[in-house]
Amino acid sequence: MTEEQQLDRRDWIAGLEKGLKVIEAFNDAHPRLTPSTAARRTGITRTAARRYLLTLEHLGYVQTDGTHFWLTPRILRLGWSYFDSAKVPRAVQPFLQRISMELGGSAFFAVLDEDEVVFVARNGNGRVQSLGFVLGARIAANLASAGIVLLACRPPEEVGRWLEGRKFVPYTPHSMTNVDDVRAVIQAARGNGYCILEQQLEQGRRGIAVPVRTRAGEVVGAISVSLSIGNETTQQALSRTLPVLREAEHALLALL
Amino acid sequence: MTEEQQLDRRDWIAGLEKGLKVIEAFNDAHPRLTPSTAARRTGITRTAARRYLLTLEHLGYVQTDGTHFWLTPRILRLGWSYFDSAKVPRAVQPFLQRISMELGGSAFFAVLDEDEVVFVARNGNGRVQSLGFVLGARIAANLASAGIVLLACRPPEEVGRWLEGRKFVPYTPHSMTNVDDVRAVIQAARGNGYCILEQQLEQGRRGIAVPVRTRAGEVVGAISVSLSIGNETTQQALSRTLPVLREAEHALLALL
DNA sequence: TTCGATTGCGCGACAATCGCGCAGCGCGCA
DNA sequence: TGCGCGCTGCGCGATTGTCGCGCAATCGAA
Repeated sequence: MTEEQQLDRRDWIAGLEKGLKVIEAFNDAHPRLTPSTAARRTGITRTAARRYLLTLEHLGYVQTDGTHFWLTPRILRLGWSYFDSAKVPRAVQPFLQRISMELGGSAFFAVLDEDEVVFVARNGNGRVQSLGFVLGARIAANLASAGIVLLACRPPEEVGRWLEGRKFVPYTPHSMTNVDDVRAVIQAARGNGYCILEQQLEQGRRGIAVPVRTRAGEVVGAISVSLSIGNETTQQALSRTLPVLREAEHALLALL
Repeated sequence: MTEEQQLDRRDWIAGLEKGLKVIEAFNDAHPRLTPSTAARRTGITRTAARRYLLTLEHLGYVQTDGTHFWLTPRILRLGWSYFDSAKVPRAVQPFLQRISMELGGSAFFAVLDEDEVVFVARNGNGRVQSLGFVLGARIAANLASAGIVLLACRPPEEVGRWLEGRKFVPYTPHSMTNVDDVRAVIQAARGNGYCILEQQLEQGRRGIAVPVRTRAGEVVGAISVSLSIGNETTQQALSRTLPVLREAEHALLALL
């Protein structure tokens, strides 16, 4: 999104970038990779891809049967380093717990990463979490109330560029696919200081989110709550949930 | 644990190992690193550590204020590659859901990574999850029923070596610290095909675990359930939970 | 069998990575 | 105040680690 200054050329470790690319080349559609397929997916040479896979295998991050390679849970140690070191997600945890208890839904803490919103903390009696909303999950920012409210905190011109020529893949029949609709929602969130989204990601559910700031005014993430719509009106849901979220927002302001 | 053959010398990407080491150098006690501290913690040169941090920053995996560096949620994409590609954790998810509903606790799916047990799937109305039992969490294998039952599936001589000279750090006053106690529990699990552990990790809680195998007999992980002890006896808990776990075990056998 | 695409591996060459060493800076203590 | 320790970024020359070509063997489908 933001274009960093080119590169320092001599302070650049090519091997690290390629290795991480190889790790990220594994996904749902490609749970097992051969050196050739890994090379195609990462854009590096077959010989090189093989070397990286062999190195990862030696380190215990992947396993192999000789030709195919697949990731091992060792990979999770990397993400764990983040959860272990990131203080904000842990600071908000008790607040999420109280929110989900008081409001009867799942509460999340989310941050923005490029054009995706990443859920880094959560608490809730996830009855309907069959798909497993795991930590570290990420979706396009426009599909979650937390994503919208975080976008609303960025400089408007940056968001403008972000919206340019973006394709929105709908998750439900109600998902916004129009740029103008998304822009309007972001502007509303910017004015209100909260965002409410209904049935964008999942049918019959609505999400309400508020930003979380430090005393210095820096936005560090957003708290959101996911509720079953039932036969509660939008207004009813708002007046019931917003005070609770706002209270957490202010309490967090004091200790961040 | 298992010593792999030395190394292929020419198929070895040193930069990748160092980069991953740098990422894992971040943790609770060291949420922010300077080049010097990172160098000390990883055993590489200060100059090199700085290069790796700069590279990671350019890739978006870390951020910096100029001197200190800290991890960004981008790191979670790596662990996500695992969750995305690992089919077994997703296959067991619906079973975990049913188990936790039927038994009224939290259900987990765990695998072994060296001497730790890693929880890679979970489902449960985690009332008491204040500390946040997040996915990817890992603890010493002897502290969780899933860990014991997985150890029991390994070759006995390997487990024997594993136990040699191991230090057990207690989590509760009931945690086993004696090698012989742990060995006995593992042997019992090997004989019974399940493991029950009480108050090893958390006061007032017990865990019961069974291994999960493919039709080929390969052990791919363990299903465990964590229950509040209340005033239920061990026998009562076993006769209530084991049939449910066993049913899941067999159902999974059919589709793995 | 034959074909096409895969695999592992050796090799020579280049450049990417290395760590030393310098100079500047911030901070704590005498 | 001023000394001094430990940190910082950075330039440089050397070497070693990484590159990708090209070969031969292998696999699987037609």
